[in-house]
Amino acid sequence: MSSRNYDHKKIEQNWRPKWFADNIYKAVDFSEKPKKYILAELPYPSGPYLHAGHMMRYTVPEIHSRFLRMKGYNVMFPMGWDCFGLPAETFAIKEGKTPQEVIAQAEKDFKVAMQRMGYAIDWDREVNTSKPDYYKWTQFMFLKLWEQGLAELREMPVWWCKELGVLADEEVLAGPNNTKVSERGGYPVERKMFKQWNLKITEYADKLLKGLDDTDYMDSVKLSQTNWIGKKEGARIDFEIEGIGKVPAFTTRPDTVFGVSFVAISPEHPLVSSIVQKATNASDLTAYIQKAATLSDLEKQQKEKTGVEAKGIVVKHPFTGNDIPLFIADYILADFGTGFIMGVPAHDDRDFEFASKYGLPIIKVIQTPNDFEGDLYDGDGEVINSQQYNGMNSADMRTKIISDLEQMGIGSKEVTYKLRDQIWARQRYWGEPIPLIHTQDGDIEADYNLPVVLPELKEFLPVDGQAPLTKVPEWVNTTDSKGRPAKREVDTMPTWAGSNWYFIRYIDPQNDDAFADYEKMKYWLPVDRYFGDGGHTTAHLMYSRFWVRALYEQGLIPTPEPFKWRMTGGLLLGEDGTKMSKSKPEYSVDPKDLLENYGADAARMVLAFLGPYSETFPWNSRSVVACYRVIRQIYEMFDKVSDTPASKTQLVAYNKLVKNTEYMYENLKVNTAISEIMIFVNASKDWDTVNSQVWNGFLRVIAPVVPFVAEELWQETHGYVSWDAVNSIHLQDFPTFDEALTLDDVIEVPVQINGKVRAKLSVNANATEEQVKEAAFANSNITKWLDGQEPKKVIYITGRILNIVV
RNA sequence: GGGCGGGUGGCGGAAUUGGUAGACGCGUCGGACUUAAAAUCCGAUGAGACUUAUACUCUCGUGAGGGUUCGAUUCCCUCUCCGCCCACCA
Repeated sequence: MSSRNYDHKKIEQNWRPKWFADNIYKAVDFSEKPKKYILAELPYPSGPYLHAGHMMRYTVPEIHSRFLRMKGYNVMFPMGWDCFGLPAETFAIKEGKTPQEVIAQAEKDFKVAMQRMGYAIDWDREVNTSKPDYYKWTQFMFLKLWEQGLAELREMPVWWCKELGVLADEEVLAGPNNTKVSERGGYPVERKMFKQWNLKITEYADKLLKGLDDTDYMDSVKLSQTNWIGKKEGARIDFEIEGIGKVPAFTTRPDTVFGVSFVAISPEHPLVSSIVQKATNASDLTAYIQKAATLSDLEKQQKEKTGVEAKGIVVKHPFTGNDIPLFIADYILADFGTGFIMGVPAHDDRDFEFASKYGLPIIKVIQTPNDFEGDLYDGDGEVINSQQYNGMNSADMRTKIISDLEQMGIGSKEVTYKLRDQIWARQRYWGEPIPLIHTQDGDIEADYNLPVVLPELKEFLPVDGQAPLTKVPEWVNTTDSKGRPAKREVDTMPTWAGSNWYFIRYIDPQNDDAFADYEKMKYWLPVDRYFGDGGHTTAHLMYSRFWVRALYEQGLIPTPEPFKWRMTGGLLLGEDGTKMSKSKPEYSVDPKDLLENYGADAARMVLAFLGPYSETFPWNSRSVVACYRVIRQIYEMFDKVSDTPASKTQLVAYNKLVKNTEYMYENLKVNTAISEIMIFVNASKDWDTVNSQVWNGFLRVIAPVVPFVAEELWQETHGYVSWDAVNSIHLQDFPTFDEALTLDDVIEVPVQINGKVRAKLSVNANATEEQVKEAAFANSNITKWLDGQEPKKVIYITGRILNIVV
């Protein structure tokens, strides 16, 4: 038994207040040390307490940040609260309180939980996105974008519910008799045109694509950004609709234009109304358009493709001059390309499906490969049935026809993107007010008197589909720059707003004159490592990059790319391997129990040990016991510390430990770093004494993982009688190692014959190739297997393996 | 449908990037301690064969099949299953 007992509560209560009172994890502006900005996505307090998923997301990045501090970096590891938006609002509704009330409480509780976990956070930099001194700058930045014409009021089709306002596609369900109802409350929902603020991120599509080259994101992250932008090169081809005019179609395959057997237009296309007027079957068309308006995007794609021909409308093929039928079809998306397509059934599967259904001609214009079966071919090949282009390769024709189209003035080279502009308005209460004013002339003015403070409301739910702020006349009614009565914008910003730039506010959180000092931003940006949720790898990352780039171009931020590097964390599953969720609390891990029964160090250790950071894996309640046990064994090791010189075995074990853990902490393989610690602890059981220098280094190796225990033992080892921050183990250097001492004196070299291990030799670590071969051929099992045969070849990989080929 | 990951013991996962597959941990089995249990500590533990048994030794083994190589969990091809994200994107 150890003379000291591991009492996690006592230790934690002893050191925690000292660390945070002296802010030992302070990130120093303009320090001469090289900086490392380590960022983990800030939580949104949507529940009463930090949950196990949060702990998963923060523990490994935090261990990494501690390691870097011990390697001599000036580390910033900040934390804040993303408070605006639906999660907090929903939480407030559930609690029967206002968002302000639940946020104030959750912020406190979350902070306490993080401090209990011992997270090495510089709390002087804490931010809360819903505080006026923060969102003042969110509003400021928005106005900067608005000044540049990047924010625009735009009319667009939305799901509209009288009770709830605008709803997202997934919030709308099918009701009885082809009606639509809201997911929450079951209120009737209709499709309606609605004016909303949009941010023109699409203007930055190319820059955001190219900007990826300046980052070291993991390939999977870069790829998801690239796919989200979805750059497509193709052509615009104009089709003449008689009596209406030229309508452009976008296609990536202009080489198939001679295969066009119909054209189709989205029911939401602006020209549809004039088409209906001119058509001879207007009532059929109107009925179809109305029906299409009630379908959600999901329903449209699940059902068979449909459309109605606009009879009496003449469309001429731009090359052949033939008449081609025009359809209104809801598989044509209004917001991709031009909302109008040329139908080439022979070479596009969607057009094929549509043409088959309506008996339209399928004109083959590209020769299919010999071994190809079927009517639909979307590859390249020899061009046929295409007049002067016959015989060309379709890939060459694409280039040729684009220049021909340009000469003829009926088309051009065109690039299109999948990326959509961002809807920047919610008809909700709990968000940043958009700091704009509508004048009585219908103009829009900025309100530079920031912050435009969100009024405190007891009743904050939308009523009659109106944004809640509409009901606060004393807030809405204001005056414009000329002193005339005017009205404030009542929509608020979406959840993305605050999280677009929170990492910049950490740099200078108290600044009243700017969102952050430019020189400080120059010192800290870009973020060196950004850890976060897989679900945020596309949208959040993209929007934040856009926001920063747009402000960079105005000279307000020194770097075009906010994040140098990005890694996605996995999820913690329940013990039975199922996803943890609120509906299945029996499988979830209660952080309070964990901290109470095993302490922060064991909790940290087990969360980092169960698996690699980027993977999803199940919780194991036995593993936390194992980690707790290791900590106790470390205490027992302390009893053996003496000045007795370390044995060679001990020195090798120690130097290996330092070497391996250094590599693993650096490369975020904390699960295996903990294995190395366990190996060392196990080995120490065979030693009568542990040399004090070795012990000293060992404590510094474990400090990033188990900060409380490490501090306790470090302070006791050094006999410090009173607390002084400079003596904290967490401000010491990570130990160094001696490469020569990472090797054992005697190593085992396996000997293979034709790739199969037939013997294992114990040889001196610095044995020469000749000595190893000699030993191998002297081995009885080897001679037995060789059976007198002459080796054809002998391959020796130094210190690793000897392979004899016969 | 598209994209991205992944498939290794009973389980979570290792494998220095082409060099002894299964580190470390859980579980299981055996032992110590205990009146007993829990806790703790020590040992064994991929499957199979040979052997009375141990040791020795051998065979098979990283989703399936094939290939490259002295040597493949790792590289290449075909197939298959699972997870995540996006999804009528012209």
